[in-house]
Amino acid sequence: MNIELSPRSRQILEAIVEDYIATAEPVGSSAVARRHALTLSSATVRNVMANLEELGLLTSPHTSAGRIPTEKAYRLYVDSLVALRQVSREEKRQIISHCRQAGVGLSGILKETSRTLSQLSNYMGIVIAPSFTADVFRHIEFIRIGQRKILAILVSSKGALQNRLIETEDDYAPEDLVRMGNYLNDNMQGMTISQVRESILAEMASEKVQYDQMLSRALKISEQAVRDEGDEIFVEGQARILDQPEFSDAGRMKEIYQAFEQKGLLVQLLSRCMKADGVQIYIGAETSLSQSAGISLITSRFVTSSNTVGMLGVIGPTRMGYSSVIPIVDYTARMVSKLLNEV
Amino acid sequence: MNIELSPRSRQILEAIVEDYIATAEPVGSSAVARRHALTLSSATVRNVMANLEELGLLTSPHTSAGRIPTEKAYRLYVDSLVALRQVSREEKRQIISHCRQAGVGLSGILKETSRTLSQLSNYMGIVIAPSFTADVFRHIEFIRIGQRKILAILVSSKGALQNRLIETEDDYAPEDLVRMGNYLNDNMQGMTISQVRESILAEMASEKVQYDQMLSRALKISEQAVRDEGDEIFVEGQARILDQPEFSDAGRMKEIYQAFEQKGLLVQLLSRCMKADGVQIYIGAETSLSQSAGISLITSRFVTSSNTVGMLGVIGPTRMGYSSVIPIVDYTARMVSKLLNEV
DNA sequence: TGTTAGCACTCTCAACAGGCGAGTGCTATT
DNA sequence: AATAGCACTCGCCTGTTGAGAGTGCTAACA
Repeated sequence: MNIELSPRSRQILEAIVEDYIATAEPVGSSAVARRHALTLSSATVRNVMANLEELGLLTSPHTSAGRIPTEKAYRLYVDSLVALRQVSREEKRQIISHCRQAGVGLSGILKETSRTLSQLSNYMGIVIAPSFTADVFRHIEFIRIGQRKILAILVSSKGALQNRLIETEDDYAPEDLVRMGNYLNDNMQGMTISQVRESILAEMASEKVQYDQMLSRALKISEQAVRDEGDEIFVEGQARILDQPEFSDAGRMKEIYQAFEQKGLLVQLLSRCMKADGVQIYIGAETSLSQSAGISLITSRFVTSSNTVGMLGVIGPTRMGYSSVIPIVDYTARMVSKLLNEV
Repeated sequence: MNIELSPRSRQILEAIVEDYIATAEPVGSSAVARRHALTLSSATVRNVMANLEELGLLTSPHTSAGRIPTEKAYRLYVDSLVALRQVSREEKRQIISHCRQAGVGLSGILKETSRTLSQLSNYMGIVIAPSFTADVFRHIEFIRIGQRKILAILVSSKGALQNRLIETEDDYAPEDLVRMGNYLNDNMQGMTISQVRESILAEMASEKVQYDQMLSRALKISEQAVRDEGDEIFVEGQARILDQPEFSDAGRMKEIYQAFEQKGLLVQLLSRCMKADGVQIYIGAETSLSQSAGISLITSRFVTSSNTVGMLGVIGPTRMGYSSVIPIVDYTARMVSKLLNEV
C-alpha cells in the first residue's frame, strides 16, 4: 500500500525509525540530516517528514519536539526496510549451550530457552510447549498403581506420550481398567484428543448412562485422562521490560503486567501464530494485548520429535531492536527444533 | 526487649503504624491525637514520638514531615500490638468455593489457592507445593510403555506418588526393568528420596560401574526417576503490588521483580518457614529478599493427604494490612489442609 | 520544479523564587 | 507530667523566565 513512497522518503523513514529505536526520543530533522550523512539539508528533511506525517507514518508528541514513528511505520519498517543483522557467533554459542545444559525433559529445555531468548534480546522471552490435545488419539491405557490410584497413559498418533495420575473415589480391579481402555481404543480412533474428550462428555450427559453407575464412573475417569491441562507456558525476563524508558511510568507498567497475568490471553494470541511457518511479527495493536501500551511480539514455531508444534518468541516494546531480535528468534526456533529432534 | 514501653507509648505507636498502613503517608502528631480520640494533646504525642524515634521505632523522612514506622516497629506491632480481625463470612466463602472449583489435581487447587490469596489480601499470593524428595523412599517401579520410553512410578513411605516419563537411548526389556526396580527396592529402604539419588550418583561414579555398561545405563535411568524436579511454585497477583504507592517508582519495582524471577530465592526462603507450625511473619530485611525494598511475607504451612508439607502465604509491602492478612493466611492454610485430606 | 537558507514562532524543560502549610522542638505554664 | 504557645524548618506547589530544540513558511536559487 505504501509503495508510492520515493526511495528518499523510505530512506529517511528508516533513519527515523532506527534513531528512535536507539534513543527512545523524538528525532528531529537536523538529527536525521546530520547523522545519516545524507546529502540533504534539514529543511528538505523537514518537508519529507511533513509528508510522512500526513501519510500517518509519523507523529509529533508536541509542536516543537521531533517526530516518532507510528505503528504503521514500524510495520512498513519490518516489512520492507529493516536490514537484518546476522546472529553473531557468540549468540549462537549461547543459544546452543543453554539449550543443552538444561538437560533432559522438554520442560527443562523450554524453560531454559525462554531464559536465553530474554537474555539475548534484552526483552521478555516466551515459550509455549506444544499442545497435545490437537493431536489425533491413538491409544490409552489405565494402570492401577495403588489403592484408588490409577495411572492413565495416553498416546497420540504422532507418538507423543502423556501420562496422568488420577485419584478415584472407589477402587477398581485391573480387569475393569483394561475394559475401559479397550472401549476407548475401539471407539475413539481417528478423533483428536480434544474431540475424544467432547465425545466422552456427551456420553456422560446421555440418559442411559445416568443410571449406569459403573459406566458413569468409568467415563468420569476417562474424561480426566484426556482433559486439557492447559498449555505449559514459560515466560522469563519480565523485569527486563522495566529497563525500557517508555515503561518507567507505573500506570503503563501495571497494565502490561496485568495483561501478562492472564496467561490465557497470551496462549490465545500465540496459538494464532502456530498456523504459519517462519518468523511472525505483531506490532502494537496487532498483538491485541493491552490496547494502549505499545507492545510488540516476534515469534516463530518449533517442532518436537513427535511432530507437535510449539511457539517461542520475544515480547518487547514497539520500539524494539527488530534487526537483531528477528534473527535471534528465527535461529533459536531452528535450534530448538533440531535439538528436540536429535534426541 | 521493648517491654519497657509504657502502655501509652504502645498505644500511640499502634496508632501510628495503623495510620501509616492506611494512608502510606508520614503521620504527624496532631493526626494521632485527633484521630485516635486519645485525651492527649498533640504536644504530648510529640514528646512520646520523639522517644519512640530515639528507640529506633520511628523515623522522619525529613524535618517537617510526620513520622513513619521502622521495621522494628512493625515487628513490635505484629508481635504484641496488632488486633487480628476475624475472617469474614464472605472471605471464608470465597476461600472455600475457590478451592473447590479448581477441581481435582493438586496443582490446580494450589494454583487457585494462590490466586485466592492474592485476591483477598490485595497483595501477591504464593504457594509452594509439597516437596517430595524429603520423604522416605518406599517403592519404585519401571514400566515400559513404548519404544525407548519408560515410566517410573515412585512411592514414598507416606503414600505420596510421583510418576515420571523417561526417554532412553536404548530399548529395555520388561524383565530388565523389573530387575532394576527390585534392586532399588531392596537396597534403598529407609533413605529419603534425595538420599537415594545421592547414593545412586555415588555408585555411578564408582570404578567397577564405569566398565559395566548395562549397570551404568540402569543407574542413569534410576537417577532420572528420583531426580528432584524442583518444587512447584505458584505466584499470583504480581501486578497488585503496583497498586501500592511506595512501589510506583520504577527503580524499586524493578528490584522486586528481579528478586521474584529467581524463584530459587523464594523457595529457599520459604523452605525455612516449613519447619515451624502456624503463621510466620517476616518483615523487611528478615525476608532476605532484595535488601532495600520494604517487602514483608506472611506464611503458613499446609499438609497434604500423604502428610507432605507445603507452604502458602502472601507477599506485600512492609506497610501491609497485617491485621487482616494474617487471619486470611491462617484460615486458608487450614482450609487447604482440610480440603486436601478429605478427598 | 525540487532544494535550500533564513526567520519567526511555538512549545517544553529546567531553574528559580516566593508563599503556604504541615509538623517539629523548645519553653513557659498549669 | 501534661499542655499551650510560638518560632522555626522544610518540602511542595505555583508562577515566571530564559534557553533550546524543532517546526512551518517564505523567498531565493539551481
